[in-house]
Amino acid sequence: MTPADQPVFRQSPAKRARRADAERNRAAIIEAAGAVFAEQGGTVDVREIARRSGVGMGTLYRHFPAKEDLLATVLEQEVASWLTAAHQAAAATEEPWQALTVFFEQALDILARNRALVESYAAAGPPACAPRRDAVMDELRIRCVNAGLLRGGVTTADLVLLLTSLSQVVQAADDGHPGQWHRLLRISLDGLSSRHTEPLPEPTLHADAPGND
Amino acid sequence: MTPADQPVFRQSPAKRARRADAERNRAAIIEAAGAVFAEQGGTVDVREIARRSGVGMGTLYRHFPAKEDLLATVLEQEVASWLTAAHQAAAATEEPWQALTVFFEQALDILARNRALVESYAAAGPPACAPRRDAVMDELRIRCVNAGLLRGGVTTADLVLLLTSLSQVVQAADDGHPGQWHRLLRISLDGLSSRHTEPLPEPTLHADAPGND
Amino acid sequence: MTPADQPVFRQSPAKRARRADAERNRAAIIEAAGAVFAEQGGTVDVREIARRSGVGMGTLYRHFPAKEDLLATVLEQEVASWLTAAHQAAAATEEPWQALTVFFEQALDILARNRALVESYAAAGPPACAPRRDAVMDELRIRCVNAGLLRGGVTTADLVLLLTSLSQVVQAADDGHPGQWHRLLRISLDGLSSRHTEPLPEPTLHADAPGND
Amino acid sequence: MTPADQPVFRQSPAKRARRADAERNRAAIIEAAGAVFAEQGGTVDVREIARRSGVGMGTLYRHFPAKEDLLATVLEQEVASWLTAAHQAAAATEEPWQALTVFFEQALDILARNRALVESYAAAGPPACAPRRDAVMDELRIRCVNAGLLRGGVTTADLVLLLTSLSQVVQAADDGHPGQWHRLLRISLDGLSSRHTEPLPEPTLHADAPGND
DNA sequence: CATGAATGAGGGTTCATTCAT
DNA sequence: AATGAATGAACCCTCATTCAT
Repeated sequence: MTPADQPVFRQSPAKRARRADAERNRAAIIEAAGAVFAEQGGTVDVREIARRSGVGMGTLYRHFPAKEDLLATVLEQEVASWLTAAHQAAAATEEPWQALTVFFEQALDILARNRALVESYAAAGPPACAPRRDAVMDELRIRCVNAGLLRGGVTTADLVLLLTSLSQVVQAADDGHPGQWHRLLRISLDGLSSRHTEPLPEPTLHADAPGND
Repeated sequence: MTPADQPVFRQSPAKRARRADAERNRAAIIEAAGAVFAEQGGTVDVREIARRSGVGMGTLYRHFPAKEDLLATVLEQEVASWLTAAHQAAAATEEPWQALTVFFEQALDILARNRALVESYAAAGPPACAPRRDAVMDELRIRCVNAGLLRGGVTTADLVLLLTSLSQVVQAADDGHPGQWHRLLRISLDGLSSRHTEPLPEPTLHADAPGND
Repeated sequence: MTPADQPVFRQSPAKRARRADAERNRAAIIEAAGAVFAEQGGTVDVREIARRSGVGMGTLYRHFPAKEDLLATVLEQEVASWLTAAHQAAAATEEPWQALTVFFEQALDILARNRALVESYAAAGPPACAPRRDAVMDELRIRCVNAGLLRGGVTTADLVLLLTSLSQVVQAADDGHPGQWHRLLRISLDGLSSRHTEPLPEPTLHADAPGND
Repeated sequence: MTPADQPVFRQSPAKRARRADAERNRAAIIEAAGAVFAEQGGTVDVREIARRSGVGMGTLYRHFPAKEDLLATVLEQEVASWLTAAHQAAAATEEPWQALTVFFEQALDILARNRALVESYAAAGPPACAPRRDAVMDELRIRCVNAGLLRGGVTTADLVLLLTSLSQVVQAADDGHPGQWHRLLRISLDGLSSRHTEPLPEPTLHADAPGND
């Protein structure tokens, strides 16, 4: 009760109190928006998000000046937290190929439950996250290359494209065929193994004819 | 004024003229809708389609009671014509594996130019076409199996899922990296080759797609 | 009942029927908007106009893609009809000075009952109408000059500014003092008479000090 | 911590500090609001004022329960300070007619730089100031009347209306024709001169403004 | 008392669908 | 049967005002 025990932070309590509440609201909005976007995609009515967050429209727009800002924030946060987990999982896995496999499994597991995230991949994903994602995937690739496990000529861009490709399939396939994408993932990853020595088509010369043997 | 010039079918000429006109309108609508949906996806304003078809909104809605009906019709027609071409190409290609490759190349080439078609794949495709598509793909699969080229345990559902997966990537990647999907296709198909003998993950229950015994 | 009596206009009736209805709606919108804008100014809710026109929002926006377009159309139409009447009145009045007086009386009478119109004068008026208005006023000015009634150096721009100036006062003053602006108009017009021979301040050199005698 | 330095009033120091703070806040709000209203008119967002004053919304609304109260206060204060200056200038000017001219020049100069002030004139001005303003203008009028310079029958209400009228024109005309209003002022004042002996139109009943016997 | 976050009733605008002609 | 104008429920966003801290 005496002011003696807060000798250092004089104005902090008030400021922090407000901040805390606002931050709680902001978090609630992000969480609700995350759920709603995941369920219904990026086209949902903003009111639905406000309702689920338990805040008014004004609060929502105070934190995110436009719907798109909210969507971007949510996506970036989700991607960031995914990448953190992915990085840890990769570090914890000795075997390079298994690390790569786990990475894809984990990513697709998340994507399978998030419509907005998948939608964002169709539009090349939230740009801010791409570098970090590419870094994580690059590391996984290098490890496989160094272990002689990865097919020659496979770039990180190829891996990203594979992820994009698979991301779009986890939801469609989950209607009635849950988990079928695991098979497709296995097939694709096998196609990446060093068992295949044939060169891949050049990325720059988009040849319509398939042959390059 | 007298109906003297149509002695046999009294109301037929009018009806027939109507029919012909209606059919021409229907075709115009489908063609315009096809172009518009391909360019802009399934969310375009219906007015745009009416404008490009040269018909009024009423006519459009007489032929297709809802936007979605029009979309479904257009997609089914496009898929049908694709499958016809695909079937012919497959019949004309001796080598089973190349037939499979050509099939995918051709399909993705079409999908790369058609936003609505790609969107439809995210929603499991126009249902009415699935059986025929599955039949065509099943035949390709069987040929590869019989030639000992296809990995054991690969189902037609797997191939469909692969197509779905790749379909989503042909447009996204075409920004800046046109044709990069050719590499991914090659990788995936290689993953399907009989070089790989490891069993694929179980489809986890109820598979509706054609079998693979 | 026989088609003999419409040998010439075959497709016209249908087309014209629709047009007529749409035109009636358009007119209803403009009229309602005119009334509402006049009463409440340019900030009224578009819904209020739709309600008073008896049309839906869509109809309103079909005819006027944006609220501002509607406002501009209404104002231009009102100004145009005013100028037509003003031109006729001017032509019908022999005496140049009385013609000028009548012009101002008429104009201010209209402005006194129209908030939006007055508002538009604060923003230099609907641009499209200015030339015609200036032409009408220029003619009035010339007549007075030729008759030796107008003070030397008075430009049309001065007259326009006078109109603008008085326009803003007809409503404010009408609360409790209806018609008081007639006195001010008389005073201002008297200041324009050739009885005054002192030169007016130069328009380009905006001198803050008043003296130029 | 001890209230030793204010031995007489025990709770005063806090209260007085509060009061001083509150007064400083109030002044800051009024100043910021004055600037903002002058620049952007009365429709500005209240947040803008809070921001420029450096106070929170709550403080602003504590001092002024509604936006309109703030606007009224600001306007009244500005008008009051203007009237003080105007009164001094009038007293310092020997010549009655020049005093009147200077009054208008000064007033319009102020109005030219203050959107909200001009807007308020369209709505008959901040009511609380009218009496004092009328008094100042009445005195100017009387001086001119006594010197035989003013046209017969000109009331203070006429002068007020002239000011109102001109106020609306100083901004509109300043786009491209800065200072053009000086010409209009000259014309109007000339119309007020005793050179004109024709009677003005009757005020049509109930005049609230100071008389002109 | 100050703060500034929260509120929510509108405001302008769009577009799938219906309906009078 | 064709036309395209009409409908109106939503949608995204703003801002004067209130209220918890």
